[in-house]
Amino acid sequence: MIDASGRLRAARLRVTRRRVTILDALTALGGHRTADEIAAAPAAAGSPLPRASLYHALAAMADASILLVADAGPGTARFEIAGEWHHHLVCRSCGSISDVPCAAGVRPCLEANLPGAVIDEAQVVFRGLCPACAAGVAPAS
Amino acid sequence: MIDASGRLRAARLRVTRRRVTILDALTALGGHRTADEIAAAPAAAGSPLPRASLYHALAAMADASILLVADAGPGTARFEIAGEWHHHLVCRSCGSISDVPCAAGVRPCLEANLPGAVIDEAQVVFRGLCPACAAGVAPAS
DNA sequence: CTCGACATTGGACTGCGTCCAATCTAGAGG
DNA sequence: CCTCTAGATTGGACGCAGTCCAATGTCGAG
Repeated sequence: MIDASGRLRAARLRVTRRRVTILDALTALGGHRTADEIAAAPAAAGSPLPRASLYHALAAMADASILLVADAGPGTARFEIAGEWHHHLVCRSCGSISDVPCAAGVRPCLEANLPGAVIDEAQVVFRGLCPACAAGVAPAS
Repeated sequence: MIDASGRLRAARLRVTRRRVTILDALTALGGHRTADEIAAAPAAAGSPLPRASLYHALAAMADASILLVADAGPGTARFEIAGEWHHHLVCRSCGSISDVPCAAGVRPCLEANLPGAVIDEAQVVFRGLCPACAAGVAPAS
């Protein structure tokens, strides 16, 4: 995987310090992260990341498909580095989000039988119990 | 379809005025609605519905599977009457949400190949252009 | 180096959803 | 029909995600 500035350049986005910071932070964290989690690292390192900048940059990068928004039900938005296409399992017990490999591996992996619609992405949200909660007997007590 | 109190009784929930009001409002509106949209009708009719009650009742009914939460990306939660299982198409241009019939028609309609996980629901979020936007040429300009 | 287009920033604001403890009520049992 | 209790409702306020705007800073092309 090429580095942050390379990815930005490839997407024809201007390479700015903020965007590199955000991409690096998200890459380091891995997985699907909330805006706050992404902002935490730079903040701890002494250069707090203004909300407006964060959201603006995230939107621009999501727009360019460098990032994508993980569907996991309503609530806080979660971002992840665009990579292997996959889906998510939201645990009803612990609330954790696990990645679920996609059989097809390409977008869109499913077609909607809606005449006239143009689908470019199909993301599946699985709900149930994650392996850990399914194994450990009583979930919540 | 049986009426609100019947549905509540069938789910072994206590039949209270609030819940009936909410179910009726959502049934009348149809589709996937935000909490505000659900509260609007009773409010206009002179009996405003307190936020806390609304959310509490919605949570209880969603828990009992009388209602379900429609996945349509992060943001405001949308509720709908549990009925025929289906998915959603979120239009990238106009933001509208359309129902997409589910081939299987039963939950869960897809399996996740995640060893050990217990899936009870698989909801697909399609993204792209709704028929209207796909037809009307330029989406946003 | 210069310049224009575009990105960043601060600060405040909107609005969803949650929390808590007091009060009320559905519905079972007598 | 009356009583009783678990569970539902309520009000009010809080926390937090995400947005907006206009001024300023910076990338990168020429």
